[in-house]
Amino acid sequence: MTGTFNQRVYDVVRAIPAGKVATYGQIAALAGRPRNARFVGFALHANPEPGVIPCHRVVFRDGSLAPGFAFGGPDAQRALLEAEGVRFIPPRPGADNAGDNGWRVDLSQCQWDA
DNA sequence: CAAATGACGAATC
DNA sequence: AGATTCGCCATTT
Repeated sequence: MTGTFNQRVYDVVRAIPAGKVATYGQIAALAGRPRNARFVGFALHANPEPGVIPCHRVVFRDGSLAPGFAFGGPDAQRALLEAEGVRFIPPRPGADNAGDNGWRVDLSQCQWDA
């Protein structure tokens, strides 16, 4: 425990229950820095403890995931979240695909209720 | 040792 | 209402 904001981010992400997802901004707010969603992303990218920090449960405010996901691809993340019970919204004609294949997490139902 | 970079989100003009 | 700018920390080279 280095006692840094970054370390606190890992703790918050690790606390996300299976079947739920949290947004970068939400984690940043829980960590005490509501305007630091950037560093939350960097913190997870650093991912000093792979397998311990469920980065796949952290998604954008839009419900899409980060471009360049490190678990094996956005498809892998969708499978992981879907396996945990997270509901996904399929790409719909008219909606812009963001980051992903167009698949986004239904934050309305599965956003982590801290 | 110092500088640059890095998965975003909200506030403001 | 939309577009743009700012914010802020740690890690790495």
